[in-house]
Amino acid sequence: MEPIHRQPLALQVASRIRDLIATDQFPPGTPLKEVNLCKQLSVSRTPLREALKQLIAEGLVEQIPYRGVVVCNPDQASIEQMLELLGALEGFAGEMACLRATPEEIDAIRVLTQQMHETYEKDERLSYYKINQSIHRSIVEFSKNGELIRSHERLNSRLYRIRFLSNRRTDRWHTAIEEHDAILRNLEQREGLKLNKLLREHLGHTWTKVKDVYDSLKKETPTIQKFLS
Amino acid sequence: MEPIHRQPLALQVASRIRDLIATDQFPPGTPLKEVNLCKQLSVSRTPLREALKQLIAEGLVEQIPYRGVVVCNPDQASIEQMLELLGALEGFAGEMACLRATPEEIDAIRVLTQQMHETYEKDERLSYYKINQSIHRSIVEFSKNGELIRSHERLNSRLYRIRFLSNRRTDRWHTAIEEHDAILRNLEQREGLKLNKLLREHLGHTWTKVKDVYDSLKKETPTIQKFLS
DNA sequence: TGACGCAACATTGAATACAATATACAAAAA
DNA sequence: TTTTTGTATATTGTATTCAATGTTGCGTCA
Repeated sequence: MEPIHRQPLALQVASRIRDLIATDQFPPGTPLKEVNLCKQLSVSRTPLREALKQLIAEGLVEQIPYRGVVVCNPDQASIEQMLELLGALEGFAGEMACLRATPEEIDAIRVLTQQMHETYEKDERLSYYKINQSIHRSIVEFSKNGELIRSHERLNSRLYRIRFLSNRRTDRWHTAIEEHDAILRNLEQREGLKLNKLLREHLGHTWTKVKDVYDSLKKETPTIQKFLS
Repeated sequence: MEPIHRQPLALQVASRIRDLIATDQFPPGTPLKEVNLCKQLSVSRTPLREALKQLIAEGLVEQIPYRGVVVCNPDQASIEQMLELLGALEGFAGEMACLRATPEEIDAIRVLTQQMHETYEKDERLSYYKINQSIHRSIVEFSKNGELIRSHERLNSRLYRIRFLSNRRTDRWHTAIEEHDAILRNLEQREGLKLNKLLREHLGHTWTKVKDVYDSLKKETPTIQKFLS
């Protein structure tokens, strides 16, 4: 029988805060003050602090002793490094997926790629973004390496916000679609090395998109507001 | 001026427990009972619990609600996956190091490789193990990608114990030395792709060594003892 | 004799209380 | 007027207390 999975309060709090950061409700620089957050989430300080400890370990927030916890605001260099690593992870995952993915799993990628085309035709940005995420996540899953999957998941969640914001840009959209076609082709033909290279380049291109958006974003928010929480 | 780096109690506790696990003083399966550990480390439960939360996030220990925290005992499949991922990370790091390492940094690897030869001649296992770790860590550092360095560090720490225990074996020692010579050569000649492949294979070979040791280890400890802590 | 239920104990989960540290502001001295 | 210093306040770090939950063992009943 499948055991019942319990959710200690700290875990629930952690994933709630994770969402709040990903959806930009807690933008970078937001100070996470314990007592205020306690009241807002209706929990006491202990589980909240344990949740924050987890987020610190994940690199989503940073802590300065006796000064509190703030949402990380990674600089350009960090983002570039994170995307570089993400590319390496996905590239390797793709290579393994070529060895280990079942035909049914590859079918699933084919379906998703088709759906991606449709969102492109209809100009549905949000759907496009989500399908894109699905495809990448699926490829990583098909590597059948749990450690790899978890590492990718963690890193990806840290990049979620900035990638989402950079989804506004449309200039590289068509190229991205073509790249996804190539990714699918190489997965179908189980060309591991080529797929690896392709995925790394694909993520590399993401960086050029993100870079511009990052710059313009900084101008939009010249001063860091003092938030309530 | 260099700021003073404070170490909250939870962080100190975390690294202490990390060491205890790595050095096998807390072998896999050891239940980490809060009250006992508190007494042993002379801290109260709160910072201890926060430390444990970190270790959980790192994957070094696992928690079952209302049942406590125990030292992880990864099975063969997990270890294989971890080594596979470690190989991918180091391989990619090597590739980047070929692009970014300074000549002085490559010199450092050369010196370490030479020292490794000496420990081999003198049959000094412990020194060999540490130098080996240094070389791999250095290569990763020379990738100049902080995220990659941290990911590698975390994963490596989880494998520290099992790799240390498998260091007893001597049969693949000579081959490992030769591989390190090849690694150095390809780094010197900045042959990124070849170095990537080499490092991945090198870690792949580690798995065959670890595998045997893992099996014999299981026979040595048939039942999981109930420890004090 | 075996199974069920109840109760006592052990252990973790959560909340609160107290201590240590940092920041901000005001008052005093140069 | 400016700088410095002391004090009040806010915030985090740590300890302790209370509650919830799981486990074990014994006794009773079929």
